[in-house]
Amino acid sequence: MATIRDVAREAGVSIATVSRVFNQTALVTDATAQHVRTVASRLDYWPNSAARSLITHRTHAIGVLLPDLYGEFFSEVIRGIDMAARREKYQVLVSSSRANAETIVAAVRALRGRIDGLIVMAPDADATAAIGDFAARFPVLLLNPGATAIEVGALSIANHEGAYAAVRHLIDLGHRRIAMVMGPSGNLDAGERNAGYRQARADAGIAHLPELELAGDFSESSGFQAAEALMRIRPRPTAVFAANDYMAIGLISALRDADVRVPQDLALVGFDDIAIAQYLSPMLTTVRVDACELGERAMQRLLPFARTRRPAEPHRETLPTTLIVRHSCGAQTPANGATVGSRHRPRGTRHLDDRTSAVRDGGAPGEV
Amino acid sequence: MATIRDVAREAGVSIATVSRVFNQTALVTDATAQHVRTVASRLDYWPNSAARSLITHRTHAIGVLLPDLYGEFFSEVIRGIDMAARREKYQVLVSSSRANAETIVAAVRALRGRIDGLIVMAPDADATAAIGDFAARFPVLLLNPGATAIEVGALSIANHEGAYAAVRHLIDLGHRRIAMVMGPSGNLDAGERNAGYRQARADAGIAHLPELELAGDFSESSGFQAAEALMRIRPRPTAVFAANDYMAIGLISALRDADVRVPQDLALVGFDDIAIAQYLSPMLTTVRVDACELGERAMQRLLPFARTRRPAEPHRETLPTTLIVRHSCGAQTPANGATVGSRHRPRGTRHLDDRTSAVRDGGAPGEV
DNA sequence: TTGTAAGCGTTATCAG
DNA sequence: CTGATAACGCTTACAA
Repeated sequence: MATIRDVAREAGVSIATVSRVFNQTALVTDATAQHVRTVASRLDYWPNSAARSLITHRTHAIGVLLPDLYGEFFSEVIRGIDMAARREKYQVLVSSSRANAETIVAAVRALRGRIDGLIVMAPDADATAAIGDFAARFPVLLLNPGATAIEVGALSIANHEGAYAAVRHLIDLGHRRIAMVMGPSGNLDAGERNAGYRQARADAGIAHLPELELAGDFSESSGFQAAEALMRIRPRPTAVFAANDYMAIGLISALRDADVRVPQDLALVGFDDIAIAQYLSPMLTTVRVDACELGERAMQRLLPFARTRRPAEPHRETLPTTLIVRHSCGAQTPANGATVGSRHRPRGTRHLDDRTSAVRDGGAPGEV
Repeated sequence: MATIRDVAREAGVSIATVSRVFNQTALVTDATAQHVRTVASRLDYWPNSAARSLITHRTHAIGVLLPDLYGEFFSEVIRGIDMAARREKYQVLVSSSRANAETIVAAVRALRGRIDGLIVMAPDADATAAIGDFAARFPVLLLNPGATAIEVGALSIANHEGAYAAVRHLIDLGHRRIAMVMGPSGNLDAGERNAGYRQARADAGIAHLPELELAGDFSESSGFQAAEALMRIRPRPTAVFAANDYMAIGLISALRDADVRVPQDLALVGFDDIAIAQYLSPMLTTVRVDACELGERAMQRLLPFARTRRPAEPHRETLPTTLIVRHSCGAQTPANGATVGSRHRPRGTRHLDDRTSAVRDGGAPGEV
């Protein structure tokens, strides 16, 4: 591997000049610059990043710390992060850890010195706390940290608003006995979605009924199991809000087995709008979260701080969600909506003021 | 940030000794070692990885180059890679690129000097070729490179065998007019799955019919569209093999809209066994690929070479696939298989000799 | 506009 | 077993 010295010697200049050419710093004659570049590419020279970062204290890499929970949501977030990183010529170092504080701290330590900034997806409350003091002296951006007191840069999803819109939609359709399948306890997104559910009930004057809140952990199988619990409730709920789409899928599957028709016997709304939501039967009404954009935005927010390696401002930002009305909620019947054209994924209109808007997907005749 | 000098001074030893303690190299008295460690942790010292890799020429990082196509399969592979990396204390640098040779070379260049080894998921043929000469002088492991002539370390999936088993299964159920929804042209996995399909037909004495091979690109929507083409074929096929599960989902959705019953009117088999395959209606018969294990194994294979930074041996290895028989193929009727217990995901028995085995999922009464 | 030279924080090679 | 000291490949004052 050629070094800066080889290039300098071969080009008949000093190593400082070569360095300048590769950093487009200081004034260098176009002629010499061109010459140096030619020699460099002939020698297949590329600056050694270790040597460079040893002196500049910059790595041009961003760390991404994920929970070991995976799935479409996370992979979309990474995709967004990667897209933004590539645009800005930054590398992405991914690392997963269990959500507990201990492993998070260990993961952060392992990343130390290798990154200029860190994006942490910490869906648990204690994980957020664990990262706190680190964030005070290093550029860190938290994804979905909930409403904790710690002062950190953060980006979250309008979970509360999204859930509120979903449940409100069910209420508007005439439902009163509306159950909810919860996410993992301790998970902040899940908690906020539950709060939105409760708020919507309260605002409609529907009493809080703890027995309508069924356990779940965001997995298909937990949705499947929740359906069994659901069917034992008397009087049986007429609608259910699942804290994510995967559980909604499990629910649909179990309900079908039990000959409970969706939406006729039980209306259903999910959360996330994963890619296959529109291919389910019935097509799933859900709250769209643009996970890819979340990742991109996180990178955008973090980069200015990463470049200067100063702690990120403790500013919080919330990404809007969109209620996507399909068939599982009963607002539209499968009969009039099943066309090929209805399978596209409209991006919907984003209203940044009210953080949850609604679009109708696949319903209106001629909408194709 | 404390440096090795600070620790040395504070501990009253030389920097060489501190270095030795942190590399558990050479003999150091337990007493001094202990003392140094204490001082180091008090100063919150951690070796600077840039300085370290500048002299050792090791980064303790592995690069992962992905196609920009994402989805459950890729995220599972990354998860496997990450698990193995964490075990071995290696970092993972992910980077995506379009599959074409040009962007791949650019991505590799950007990674140069930052990694000790590279895992490339290059589902396209020309991408594989692009990586060839780089692999001759650097530890590279290709995932699913197809049967190209280049001598590289590679890990692939038993695509041919899996597809063969799927189609053979349909033939054994009495089907003769079996269509296939293809993957993207140029995609090597897709090509091998098609070859398996053709081979199974040929071995059963069924003539090759080009019109039964429908275009697709691995997306749900392409499966949806393929269904329309499928239904125009006369005489209509009685079974269809989809090159992946996402397309199978699109197919199911379109067929339901057209009132074509699966499996009664049309039997269906997919490929990949994504998590929700067992929650579809009907439950999807498919060929399981353990994407997570693929990632883990890739890391295992690559690491010995990464440690020495010598090019990987041009050894090829194929991971077995398993036919998972559920309802969409018609071998089992939904009536007798729909129990809660059937929703677990049995790992199946792996027969390493014949690279595709079969398991029955959710059928046998009492299997729960 | 270009060159010289002093580090950056380690590890590795020798002596002791 | 421990300590000097020379690299590693680069950036960046400071000089010319």
